[in-house]
Amino acid sequence: MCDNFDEVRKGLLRRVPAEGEQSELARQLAQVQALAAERRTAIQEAQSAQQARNAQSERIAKAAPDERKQLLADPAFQAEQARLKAALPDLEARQKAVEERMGALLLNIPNVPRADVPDGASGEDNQEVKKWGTPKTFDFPVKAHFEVGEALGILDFERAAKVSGSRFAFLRGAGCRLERALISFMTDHHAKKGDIELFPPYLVLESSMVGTGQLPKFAADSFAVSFGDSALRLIPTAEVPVTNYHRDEILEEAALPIRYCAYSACFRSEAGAAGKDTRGLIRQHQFNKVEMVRFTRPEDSPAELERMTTQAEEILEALGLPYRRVVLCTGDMGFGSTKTYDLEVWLPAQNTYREISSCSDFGDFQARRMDIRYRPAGSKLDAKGKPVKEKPRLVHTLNGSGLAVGRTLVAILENYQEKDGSVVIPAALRPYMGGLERVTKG
RNA sequence: GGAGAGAUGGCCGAGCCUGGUUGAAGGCGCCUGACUCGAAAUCAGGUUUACCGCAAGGUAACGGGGGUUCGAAUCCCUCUCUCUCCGCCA
Repeated sequence: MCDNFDEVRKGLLRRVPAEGEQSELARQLAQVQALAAERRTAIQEAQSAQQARNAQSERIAKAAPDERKQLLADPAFQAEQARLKAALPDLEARQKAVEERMGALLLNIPNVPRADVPDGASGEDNQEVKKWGTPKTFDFPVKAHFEVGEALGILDFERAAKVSGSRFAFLRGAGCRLERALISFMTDHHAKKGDIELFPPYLVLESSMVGTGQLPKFAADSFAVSFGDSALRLIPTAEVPVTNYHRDEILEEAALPIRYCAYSACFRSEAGAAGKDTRGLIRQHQFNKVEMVRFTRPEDSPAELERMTTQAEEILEALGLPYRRVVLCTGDMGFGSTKTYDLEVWLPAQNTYREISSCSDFGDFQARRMDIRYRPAGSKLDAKGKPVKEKPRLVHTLNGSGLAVGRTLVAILENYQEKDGSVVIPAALRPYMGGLERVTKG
């Protein structure tokens, strides 16, 4: 970042078109630059003091026993020792303080959008890049998924509210089976494509949340669970445990790209979304999701984003659900993302496309926070024929939903509803439903 | 939950009692070279990371944090994690 500060600033400021926010970000960036200079000075001063101390110790270490006694008794020597002893802790503390301040500041600065991401302030400015399928026309009034589901007795929101409060649901009977079928169908699809399946922990250390970028800035969006003196977080997505899987590791280049898929429940407090999507399964505190996570070489991540997004689209296509792909504008992108595609599925009752997957390339943003690198596999030789050892480089990380299971259930209930209130099960799911072709009341 | 034992480089493993050129013996693995038609074997050399510096070079790190000391892998405190036995549990 310090190497081409102006470029980074220019890119970052594309995220916040509004004047007020922009100056706030600009102010933070200026602060970082000042701290970087301060840090350099602090390091140099601390190091020269350490060097002096080491030189003193070395003199003693090398001295013969009787010389050693003399040296230790020497007033000049003692004075130098005393001086260093007084100065060193301060210098070291100062260096540490500057580095901590800088680190804390950097954790609150978002990632730089890629050049091919459109400018924009909000979701309004996202651009559709692809459309698949034709929304079905219905010769009867379409019902919302929660009406369909409640009528069939496969969704129960009332009892969920009694038991857990708002934004929870019970699935029941065939609804459970459908949910499980979707999870199996999706993970099988990814596994067939070569992804390694992981089943992650649902509770993670807060440091893991910092690694993927949910903390420290977005603490209100996730649930904290107190645990002894510390706290764990309920994962808002499998991205968190699965990306942190390789934290503090140096991977072999030959092993890249690494592709994982993981089913997990997800927990979100959605504190800022009160009043939105209050009915139905769209926005819940707990939902199921199958997630894809990738680790690539830096040069491979743009192509991997395309590949991963396509892999998610294949599921929608297999289920026969019309969707479109949009590229998010600078103002609508997530905090750590360099580029994000959303997949939006057609919901007849809302007469619109709604997000069902989000696929992002994080560049080295998360890798830097988690210290995930790879060692370039160079057996390159220098002029003398000696092998050149290349330094480890940060990987790029990507992740995407493949797909949000609850919203997929919503899409099926709405798109496959029949006049008599039953719901046809997409052919691709029937093998997972014991051959069941249709959900009917009863 | 109770009792005990541990955590050292890519891996195994010394060093800790008795603090001092120990970024760390030895082995394995890996890389380069020699020998070979080639390979194996053998021999020689190399093989952590981050930061500061144009460079020469320097600084830090032996699970994390703190302390003692002129000086800590080594002594003390504390936290985390792992293992063994007992209890409990899905």
